[in-house]
Amino acid sequence: MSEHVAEPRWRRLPEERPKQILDAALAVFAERGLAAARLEDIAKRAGVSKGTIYLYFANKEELFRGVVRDTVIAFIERGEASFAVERDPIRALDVWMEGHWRWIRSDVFPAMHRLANSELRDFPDLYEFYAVEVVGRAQRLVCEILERGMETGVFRRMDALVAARMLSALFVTHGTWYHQKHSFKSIANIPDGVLLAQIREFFLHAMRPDAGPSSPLVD
Amino acid sequence: MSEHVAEPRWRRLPEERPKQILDAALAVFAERGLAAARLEDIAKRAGVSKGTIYLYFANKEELFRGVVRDTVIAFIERGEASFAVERDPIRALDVWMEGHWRWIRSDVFPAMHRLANSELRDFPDLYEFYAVEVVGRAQRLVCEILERGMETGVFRRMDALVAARMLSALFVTHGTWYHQKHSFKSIANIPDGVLLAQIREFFLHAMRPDAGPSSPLVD
DNA sequence: GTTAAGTTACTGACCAGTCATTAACAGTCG
DNA sequence: CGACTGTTAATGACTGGTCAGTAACTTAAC
Repeated sequence: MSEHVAEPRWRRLPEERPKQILDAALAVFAERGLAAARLEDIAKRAGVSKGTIYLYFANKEELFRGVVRDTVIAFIERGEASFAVERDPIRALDVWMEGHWRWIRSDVFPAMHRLANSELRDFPDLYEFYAVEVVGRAQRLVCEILERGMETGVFRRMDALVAARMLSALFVTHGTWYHQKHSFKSIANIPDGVLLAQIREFFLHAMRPDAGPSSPLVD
Repeated sequence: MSEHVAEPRWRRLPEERPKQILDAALAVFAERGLAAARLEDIAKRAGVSKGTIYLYFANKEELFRGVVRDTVIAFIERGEASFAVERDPIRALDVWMEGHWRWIRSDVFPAMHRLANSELRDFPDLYEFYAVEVVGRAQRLVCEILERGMETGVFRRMDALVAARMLSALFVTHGTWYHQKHSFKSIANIPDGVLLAQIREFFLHAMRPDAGPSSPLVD
């Protein structure tokens, strides 16, 4: 009566392992941080044994590097495309904000941000990669949009890089607060959409042209 | 020829120990984080042995709580006084910004902020303490200044709490970037004063009244 | 039967927390 | 004043638990 050929106790899946492990590792790193993350836990979550991790990653640090690269690169490649075509600066900015807000609210952002602000300092190369490729790149993109808007007169003239930095700052901090609603009571009851709208409204106010001929949309 | 009564190998200083230990602990926690900080290192830095720490603090966690409370409370008590008297809203805001910028640039801020964003999540009570007593309190203060300014017409009318949150966001993010200049190249060459001036200018632009009778200072 | 994927039991390093011991200081008395 | 004593601050060797990394063994798959 016994099912004589039972399921094999495990399978060989060399193609899929790296991704399984990276996903599990991101989750555990996100929730515990680098130092406190146990390879046992990552292994369990990935559905493999600890030893298996070492078949694909030389050590914990390399695994961590893998996670960061994987996550960040995935994020970068996802963005950038959609709003580049949009010509109207304000609409382009809106598209960018929407996308960025989605990223900020994703559960990957707080993990990356937390890591960047604490443990990434022990990995100067990774940190610089993050600063240049994620933060810097986003700021340069916004910069271009803003410069277009200054040309057409919908934004006041100012150092576009500074403005981009300000916008970035508003997003980042609100993002971290958003993910800590339970402690930041002043944010807890505000619906997502409203929070984004507040940032948008504030930023556009700061960027609106000085009094003068009320600039109409161009084109 | 021997100096027969040499220095004693150690001294009894029960009054001074707690502060020595807290100072050393702050330094080590700041540089390594909670989990990675070794009590040995804290002891060495404080000039005592590991066992001594346990005479004054029940365990590592209590020591950590001590550091947070000590640091944060010291910060809170330092502020608040000076600009409360200043009646002119813009000048009051300037005073507040100066003070806050000094705090942001101090070497305690990045430590506290880093801890708050990573390890403090394991201490809900401490985290809430930080959110309410530091961030919340600062925002409420700014809020009052802004409301005064809206009354007198130097600021446009809007939800003052939202505006305070925006200002806070600008400061916090710029603060963390400031302390990571080496990676954020776009900030590296900007003198402190200019950075603060940029934030100030941007915020005041966002808050300036809508076009209309250009509001003169009142009183 | 061979190979490569995967497992598991182990080891060595690290470190929070303990405790038996030591030394500084105060007080007391000859 | 100097010896003697009690008290308690302070020390540091040690313990026990945790966990990254290893290596000898097992099993899937062809």
